[in-house]
Amino acid sequence: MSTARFRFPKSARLLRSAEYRRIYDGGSKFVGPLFAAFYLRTQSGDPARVGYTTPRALGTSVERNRIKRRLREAVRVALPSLEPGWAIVFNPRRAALDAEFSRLTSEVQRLWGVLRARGTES
RNA sequence: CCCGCCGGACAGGCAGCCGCCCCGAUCUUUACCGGGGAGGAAAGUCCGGUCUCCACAGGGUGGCGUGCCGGCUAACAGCCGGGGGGUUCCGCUUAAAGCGGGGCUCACGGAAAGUGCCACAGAAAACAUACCGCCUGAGGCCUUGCGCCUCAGGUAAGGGUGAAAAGGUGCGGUAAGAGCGCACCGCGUCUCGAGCAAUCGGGAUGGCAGGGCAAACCCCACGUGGAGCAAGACCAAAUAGGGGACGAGCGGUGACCCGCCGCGCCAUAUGAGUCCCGGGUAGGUCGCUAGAGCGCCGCAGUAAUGCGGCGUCGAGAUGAAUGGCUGCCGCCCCGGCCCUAGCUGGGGAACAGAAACCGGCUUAUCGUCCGGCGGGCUGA
RNA sequence: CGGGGCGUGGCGCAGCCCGGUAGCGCACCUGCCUUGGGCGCAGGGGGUCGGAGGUUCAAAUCCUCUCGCCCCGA
Repeated sequence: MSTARFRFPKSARLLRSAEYRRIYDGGSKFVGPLFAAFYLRTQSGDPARVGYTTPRALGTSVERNRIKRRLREAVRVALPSLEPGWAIVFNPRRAALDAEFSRLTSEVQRLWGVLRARGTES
């Protein structure tokens, strides 16, 4: 397995407030115990793009950063098995702060499964 | 050795794999290599500055801030040193006071510039006051006494109220009293000495002016323009406006009618299209990290701090990097193996994340170590 | 980065400016009324005034620090 498949450059991230707005308005919602996720099918040629939002209600800046970094690492490892063309925004819950890392990755895989099912029916 | 208070330092270390942000080299297509990557509080945003833009002749007033004295500093509400007050401890001494030393602590200018407030209680709460008392005199009453009642006056010793009642203690004095007189203490004024000063010490003198609150209004002295890196500078789409230039199609009409083609004419309304100019949004670039910098040494100073020399470069993001998973060693706690040493099993490691940059303050913080002060126990 | 507001019985609020008694409504408890309940009437209990320190004789109130929540502007 090539190391390049595990990278997580800026081209794979959402960097504009307008992009978040579009996904919230036109996307669908996935709900899990550790996070909620909004996803939207974009141009199928584009690479998959991911964003995270950690509002103040989640805790202090240290806790918010920790939640985002753990979730980002879980997504990074799972990124090669995600089909291109999806844009996803994660809304983590406070439970993601000290949940087992393996639970985070399995939750991400569960979301990937939902996306694969939606991709084949459309 | 243990406990408490105060001050200071540190904030586990070394590797492996996979990632993220910035810089540089190779390459210029993927990629790959090297270097760097959170804190003592980065926090709260309570102060002060650097920097940027706006405003601005000078002065005054107002507002706001500061407030014992001296020093440090770019500046400060910070720091250092000193003075004074409060509180506590130790030693000496005493009738009580007092003297000396140490710790902690204080928003510590002015109450004889003016205004205001001081509940309840109390006679009276601020140009003081006579309620109960005490004393003197006059009158009256009888149960004749160190008596009682009334009136006139003297009095701040005593009682009582209060947070606070016009110096305190003692002696003298007096009808009873009173700084009325005296001694000591306190206070005011004058003066001498020490100190840059706050202030301290001594002497003379006045029988004593005067309640508290200015974190009530206020007065005095000093300081103070406003906003903030989303400051500010530059580049600049798409769309819709603004200014200007070029510009001619469509349309209408006419030669018998209709269709098509061509041509002529008409007038200015609509005004396509192209180009230029200007403002400016999205977006981008700069500001943006070498600075009152950090480390060591020397000198000056009680210290804060300053000066000099040498060395060194240690984040710069913008949906916002500094992470994930492991191993070994070290630290702390609990348990086991014969006590110690040692071995071994399990658990724990805080508060917290840069956003232009510095100097402070305040708050949060598992523990370990160092220094100072105080207390307790034990041993020599 | 800058500015503003609010924490007072279980709930919603006065009192704070100008310091001395913490009050109002709903809710709660007891009694009366009623066959019983509700309504009504009478009486009653309950508050570290977000926390700490200070000023003062005295602090919910004044001052300083601090915690939490909410709302604006660029």
